[in-house]
Amino acid sequence: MTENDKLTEEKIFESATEIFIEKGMDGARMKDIADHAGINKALLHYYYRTKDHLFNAVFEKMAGLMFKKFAPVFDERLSFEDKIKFFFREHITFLQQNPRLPAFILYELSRHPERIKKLIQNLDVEKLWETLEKQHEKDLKKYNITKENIPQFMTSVAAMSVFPFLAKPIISGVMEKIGYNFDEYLEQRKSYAPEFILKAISKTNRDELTLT
Amino acid sequence: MTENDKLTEEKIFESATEIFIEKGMDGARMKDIADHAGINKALLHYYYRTKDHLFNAVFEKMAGLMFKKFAPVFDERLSFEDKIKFFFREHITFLQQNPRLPAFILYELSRHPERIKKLIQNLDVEKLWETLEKQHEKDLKKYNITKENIPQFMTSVAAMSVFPFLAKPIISGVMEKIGYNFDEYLEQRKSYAPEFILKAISKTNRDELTLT
DNA sequence: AAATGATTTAACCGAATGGTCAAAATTAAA
DNA sequence: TTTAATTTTGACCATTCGGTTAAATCATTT
Repeated sequence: MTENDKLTEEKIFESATEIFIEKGMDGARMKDIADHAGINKALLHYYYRTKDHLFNAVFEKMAGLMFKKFAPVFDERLSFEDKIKFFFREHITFLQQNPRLPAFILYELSRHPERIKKLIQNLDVEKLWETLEKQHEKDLKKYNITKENIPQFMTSVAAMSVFPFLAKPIISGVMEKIGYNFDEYLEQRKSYAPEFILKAISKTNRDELTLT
Repeated sequence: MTENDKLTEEKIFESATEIFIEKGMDGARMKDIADHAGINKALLHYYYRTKDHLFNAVFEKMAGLMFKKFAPVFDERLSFEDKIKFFFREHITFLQQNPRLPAFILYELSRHPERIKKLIQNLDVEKLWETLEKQHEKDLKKYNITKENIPQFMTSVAAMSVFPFLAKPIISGVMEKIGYNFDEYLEQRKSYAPEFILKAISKTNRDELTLT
């Protein structure tokens, strides 16, 4: 199947995805999307009535894709520790292939927070917690992860994986100055992050044990 | 000094800051900024020639402000552990007062990565590292922070503090569903984050010590 | 108070933008 | 092969946007 065989609607959607992710809703131009898809501007409005419609289609698809990447963690039949390792390896690899996705999603959400509702309306947090608790009761106790501090824990995990992509220009800008390489940094992070997290939540009394 | 006494240039700059942070470069309208400042649109161009000039002024000021907040850590005469605690308390408090700043800065940087150069041109990373090494030689050894893994460490610290603000709509959206409060979450984080970090970098062998 | 320079405004401009529409081209149905 | 339906296009439209200009207002100096 060549580029020409693709259905027009697909071509439009893919072009829109690329342009929107690169320039954002406000920076994207319908003309650019049409040109990128190699079609007439009016065709965009034939398939997707307005810029808003087209944007929403792209945004919901991409946001769904990104959040779905968190899900397998709950399904995989792995030990708690391996799930953490599995998550960082898979998630960072996914983001390496879509490095601008997090900035796009989070920025558009911060501009229009209402959008979050549709994305999480089918998410039953209580149920998810119960499942996790059944599956890893011992680990949760071992690591002292309670219902009360799970938001702290979850956001720390997400932060460790997503932040490098959100701050990529800064990080690679600074690293360039000292001859480091951003891609190597990302590869390292796939193992650094899970070790970091697991150590951070271990019950070990830090003060007693760090006298070298 | 009332609102009317403020110099026009100040009023413009402050209004521009607010509008740009809220809507971004592409979403902001010169008309909105003028209205917000209570002046004629042409005055914007009288003081700042173009939208780009105005934006750059705002962006550089705000980016500088945000990055400066990382600096005191190096100066304060505190133990290594207290510096970490100090940092999170101060930085999160600062971001609580400017919650949209990180998304603004990081998004505009990801759209125009060239901008980073001007921001870090005067930053001597090598020197900074040497200073840190002299000041905390023992701690760096104790926590196994080397020149090689310092990017991993630094980005992890930054991530723990900044990410909650970048992902605020998601976090507070999810937390709302289970009756949690985002502001409480942030207060907690001021102490959760430094403990998390310090435990994560301690040399303790995790496997030996987590049998409860 | 006249003159000078700085500040502010209303009116205007050209380019770009999202969107429409009727006609043309293509495809599917009869 | 005709007819009907669908897809694609070029030309067009109203509005918005960043920016300009000349005149008006205000403050300062002489």
